[in-house]
Amino acid sequence: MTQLLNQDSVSTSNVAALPRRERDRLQRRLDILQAAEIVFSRKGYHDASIEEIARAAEYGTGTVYLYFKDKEALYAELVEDKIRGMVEHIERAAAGASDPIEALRCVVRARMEFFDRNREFFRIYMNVRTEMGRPKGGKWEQIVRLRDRYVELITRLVRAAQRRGLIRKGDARQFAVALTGIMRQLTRDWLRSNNGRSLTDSVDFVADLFLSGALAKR
Amino acid sequence: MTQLLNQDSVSTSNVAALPRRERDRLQRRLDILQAAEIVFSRKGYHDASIEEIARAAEYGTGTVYLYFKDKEALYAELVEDKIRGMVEHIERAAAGASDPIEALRCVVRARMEFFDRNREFFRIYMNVRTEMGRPKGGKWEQIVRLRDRYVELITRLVRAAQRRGLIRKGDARQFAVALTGIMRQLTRDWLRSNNGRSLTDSVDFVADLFLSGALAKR
Amino acid sequence: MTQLLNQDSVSTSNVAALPRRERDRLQRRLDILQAAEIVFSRKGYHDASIEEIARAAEYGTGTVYLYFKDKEALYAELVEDKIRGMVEHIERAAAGASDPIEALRCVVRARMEFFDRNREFFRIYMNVRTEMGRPKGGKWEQIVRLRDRYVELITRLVRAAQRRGLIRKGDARQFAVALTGIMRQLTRDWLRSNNGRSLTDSVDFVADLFLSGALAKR
Amino acid sequence: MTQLLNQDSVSTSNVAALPRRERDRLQRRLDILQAAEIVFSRKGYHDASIEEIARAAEYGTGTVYLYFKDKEALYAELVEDKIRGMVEHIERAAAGASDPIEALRCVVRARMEFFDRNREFFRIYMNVRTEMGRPKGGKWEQIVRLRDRYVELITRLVRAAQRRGLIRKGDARQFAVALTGIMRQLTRDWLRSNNGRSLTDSVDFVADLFLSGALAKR
DNA sequence: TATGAATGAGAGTTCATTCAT
DNA sequence: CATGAATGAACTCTCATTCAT
Repeated sequence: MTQLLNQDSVSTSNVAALPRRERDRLQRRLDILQAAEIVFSRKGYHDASIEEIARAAEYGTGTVYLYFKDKEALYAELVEDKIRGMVEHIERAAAGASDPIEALRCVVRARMEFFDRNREFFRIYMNVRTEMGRPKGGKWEQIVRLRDRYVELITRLVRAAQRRGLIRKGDARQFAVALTGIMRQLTRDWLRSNNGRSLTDSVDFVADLFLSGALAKR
Repeated sequence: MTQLLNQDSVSTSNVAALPRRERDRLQRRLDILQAAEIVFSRKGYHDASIEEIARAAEYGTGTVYLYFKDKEALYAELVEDKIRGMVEHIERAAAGASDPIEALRCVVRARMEFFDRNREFFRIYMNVRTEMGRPKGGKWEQIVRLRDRYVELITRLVRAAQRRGLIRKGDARQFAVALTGIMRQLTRDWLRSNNGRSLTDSVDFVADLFLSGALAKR
Repeated sequence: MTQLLNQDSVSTSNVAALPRRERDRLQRRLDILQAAEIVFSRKGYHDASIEEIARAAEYGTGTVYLYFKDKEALYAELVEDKIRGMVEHIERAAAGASDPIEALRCVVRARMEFFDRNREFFRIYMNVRTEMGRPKGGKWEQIVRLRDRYVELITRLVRAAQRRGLIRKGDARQFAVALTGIMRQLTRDWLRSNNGRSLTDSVDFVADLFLSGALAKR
Repeated sequence: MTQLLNQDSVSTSNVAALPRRERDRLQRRLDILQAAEIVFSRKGYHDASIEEIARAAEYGTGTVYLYFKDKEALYAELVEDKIRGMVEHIERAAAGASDPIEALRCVVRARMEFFDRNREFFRIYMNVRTEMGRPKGGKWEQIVRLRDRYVELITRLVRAAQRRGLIRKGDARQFAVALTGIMRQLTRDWLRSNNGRSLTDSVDFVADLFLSGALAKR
């Protein structure tokens, strides 16, 4: 419960190398973000109160507003951090692969691992869009861009595989979207069922289904 | 914007055959549900106010409460109606097919058609789970059961196809979940992109991907 | 439970002798008053709704407004009727007595009897003053006048007794007020304790205490 | 209008001796209670709005809810404070007396003094029971217990006097109830008449009537 | 005349946000 | 900087009253 913003989150990195003032400031931001993650995860956006988040982070209510413009900005920041963490985790995983098909398998594995490790964050991620009325600042665009980066990574891999004749012709992006859909729905189902299994166990199922389809081998 | 609750909604049926009193009552319920659909679609559950819904339906605020216990009940009713409409539409479509594979294609087609016709409802459907803190009444269980009926229909078709050797072995339910995921994500993408194309155009893509996979024919 | 507005209520009398239209009208008024008594008794002024009263009287909501200007007027009418019933009951009782002391005993007995028979009405009577924000019409003055009539009856009896040397000198009205206070508080206590005893059992206690005081005979 | 919650209220005591934080908090509570007393006294429970009370206390609406759970709790607190103030005032008065009869006179005097000083509170006190639908918390029981303490004090005094042969035999509690009834009704009358006289002037009348009765000395 | 569906003003309550300390 | 008490706009929901039928 305490370590929800772990290595997958980017904000933490390099904090140590900054001047003290700056470092303290970032640390407090992080404290609040971590508390926010826990509270938002438990209650959802609307039912979480700033007061509760501040209390969970062991700060005063007003302090939150020194680091985040408003509730929405805090939420958006949190979501952005998380998604960035996921995307970078996936990108790192893909970078190590030698061919597009293997890379796709790595992406699936990395994606599933990330959710395995961030189960609590799941509800936030799955409901980003409607929980609030579109953050006013540019934050929303940033988040969308991050998501796109993820889809585009897959799209590029699909395209590369298509060039090598490993994936049949067709709209590469559509393939990518479909693949993310499979993962997403399995994740959703996994979260709901609440049984002990790990999401990572489904990696092969996902990759096989995506690559070979459901058709029986004749 | 006006025809959101169309033939896909079950409540509308047979209204004409009832005694006048009852018919009027149902009509007003429907007016309010339609207005609610529009407003909830635009603003989400929390940001929609009863006042605004009433106004949109051209009724007074209090009138809404003559037909629905509270905001939550109105929302739940709306969601249930819609999902029931979808599930029944899909079940009808599947019933007409002669073999499981064709049935699956019919299901995909019916599903996509439904979303094509209910674009505005999309956001509600996609975010049913977290918008509110679980309706107290049994409504929620009903909604979950409806969703399950849909997944189970597909699961049964997959299983039937497996028995005939048309789909390879494996957890039938997992196949079903994956298929819904593909559709869902394409729908999501379609909604976002906002281009003129119809979701129904993706039917073959979905079915082919699901059945044959993305692998290039050797 | 059904016969709360019984012989103690004056409205009922002579209904039979009127032209039909007028008689029907009075009958409906009475129906509503009886229903109102039950509902107000059970719920108090604020928590009783016109809808519920109408329903209890087996009329439509709107019908109530054909007979009473508003909720307040209905309540005031009811209270007035009841108090008038009590006052007249008491006056009749006093009229039969041959001397002031006996008359006072009769008054006490009649008063207690009335409450015994109208237990349900008690809460209304005891809280007339503050349950609503002073009826605008002259109704309030009428009610106050009725109450005064009751106090003045006792005052006159006290004064008569004083003239005959049966009651010591002093402000007759103050004696009267004190006597009503004794009765009222015993009634209050009786209602609260809810034991089977009858209020009428206290008649002698009240009269003796009032007349002879609590002092032990030397 | 300003000094309604005076020395008779217990909450006020010792405020000065507390740490500043706590003291401020109590002070604000008191501000609100005082405003509530005025507004409730003028309008009764239902017609008084939190908004109006807050405004009268020169606070924002929400502030009231920082100090009281809800309207009911505010009202109950106020009533309890007041009644506790009265009961303790009376108990102190009784403690100083040397014999039961004198103690009863002291009780009557203290009781009348309290009402003289808290005229505005009168309507609240007189209508505690029905104004609201029974506070949920244990508050109501506390209030009832306070009232009982008051009646029981008198009952004990009556009993003591009976043992000494100063009051004749009989249900001591009934005597006590009767005595409170006399005071209560005189108070009621005094409030209504609105003449300049003081309630305390009636102390002897009450005590004499209760002890010696109204009967003329033969 | 009787009805009861519709109304909307107004209530209690919450909570994101501010700001004096 | 950090605080958390104070704020008040905005919400949901109720119900006395009206009025078309």
